[in-house]
Amino acid sequence: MRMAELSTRSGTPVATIKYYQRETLLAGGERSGPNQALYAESHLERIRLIRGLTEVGGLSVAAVRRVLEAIDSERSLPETFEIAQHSVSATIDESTVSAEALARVDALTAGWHVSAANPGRLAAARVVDTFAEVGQIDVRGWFDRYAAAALLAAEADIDELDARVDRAAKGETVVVGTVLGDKLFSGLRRAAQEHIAALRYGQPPEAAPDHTP
Amino acid sequence: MRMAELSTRSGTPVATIKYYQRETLLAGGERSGPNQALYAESHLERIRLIRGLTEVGGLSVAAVRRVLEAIDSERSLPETFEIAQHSVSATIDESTVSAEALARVDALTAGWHVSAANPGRLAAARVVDTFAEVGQIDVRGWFDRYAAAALLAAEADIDELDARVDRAAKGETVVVGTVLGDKLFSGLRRAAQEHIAALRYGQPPEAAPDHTP
DNA sequence: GCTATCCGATAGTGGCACTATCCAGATGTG
DNA sequence: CACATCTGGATAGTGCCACTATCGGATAGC
Repeated sequence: MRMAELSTRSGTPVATIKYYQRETLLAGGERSGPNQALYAESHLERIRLIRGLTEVGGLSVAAVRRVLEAIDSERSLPETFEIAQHSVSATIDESTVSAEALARVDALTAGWHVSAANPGRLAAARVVDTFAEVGQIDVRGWFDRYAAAALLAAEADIDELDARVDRAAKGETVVVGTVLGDKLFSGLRRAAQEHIAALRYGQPPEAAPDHTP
Repeated sequence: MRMAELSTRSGTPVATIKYYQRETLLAGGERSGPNQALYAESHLERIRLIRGLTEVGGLSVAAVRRVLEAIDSERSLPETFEIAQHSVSATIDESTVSAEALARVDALTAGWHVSAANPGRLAAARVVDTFAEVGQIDVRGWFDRYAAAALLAAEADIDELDARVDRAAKGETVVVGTVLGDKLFSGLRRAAQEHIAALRYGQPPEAAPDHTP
């Protein structure tokens, strides 16, 4: 297909597609002349992936470039995981989190095999610090229960990964799962919050859910 | 205290504090002259809250303004929840998600009391759509297991909320918990991913966790 | 008195993700 | 074949956002 079709089928402006090419997120088409090129179905899929990662996943163009490179290269799964994890979360310098918060997180994840450089470990410690800084205290094991929930999700992640066969599919699942998993969870948590709140102090729980406005 | 102390103690540049005042995130100090003002401890706490929400929570200044207004006003808890939820997630038009994805999410949350307008419901549906668009399929109940994890987290959220006594504290807990909860979970999930991956195909599980690089 | 600091207003900066324009050459349509 | 339309590549511009810098006139504190 040519540029115009790629644009309409992906729902992305031509100028934006050209921008992605300049940013090396998207390869050029197969050249059929000095100023002509043809694009394959794979280009369309790649654009959809890029837009999913940016619009829904909230990744920056630079982060998308990193994870795409990880998918395309013949990296091992743990390496791909590491790249995906680093790309979704802002890099946190260990010096910016308190030793107490780090110790708290390490206690939460006691028994887990987590390296010191795991970006999630630092991100969680950062949250623990912030929680304290704004005067909140963990009175009912909020942290611990989140750790339990996270373990559940991570098991689901790896099970899903095991269902993929070839390496390219695994790489893409790692990236997509890491990026979209956060969003899926936060969405479902908001729904669950409304549910639990309604159960405890809101409308009577026997009221049927209303999905038609 | 005066502006200089407010700046040093909060670790925020004077120009930025003035910017927050212009943006009505922070009230002016108590005036002691035509061009002098004194700031209280509450101003310092407010700045810490603002920076926690922006730097760690990733909220925009506009979103911070909305949630602070919700905390300060005498709104009911469900209303505060709604504002906090809308502020953390980008508004999604129902027309941009497919009916199938919406039905899938409603099936995941069957039995929950969730209103049609819940932003999390739409956000989750958006993720389900994107997952399909990039060619991924949910083979091992990934969605369902995330719903279970979300329910666990939401229960922890509401329990934590119940531990607060006065309304102002509850409001702040709603906001902080909603905003930081997402980040805490995503951090812990990354740690858990490394753990489970190591357990399944990585280093031997008997290797002790290494927290000293 | 003198220097450092203050408030408030206004303008400027840098990063980011596009978006628009231009050009010479290619294509397709009647 | 005429001619409007489209193409790839290069370059410049836009809009938004979260600050950041500067200025002028006034005050604080020694």
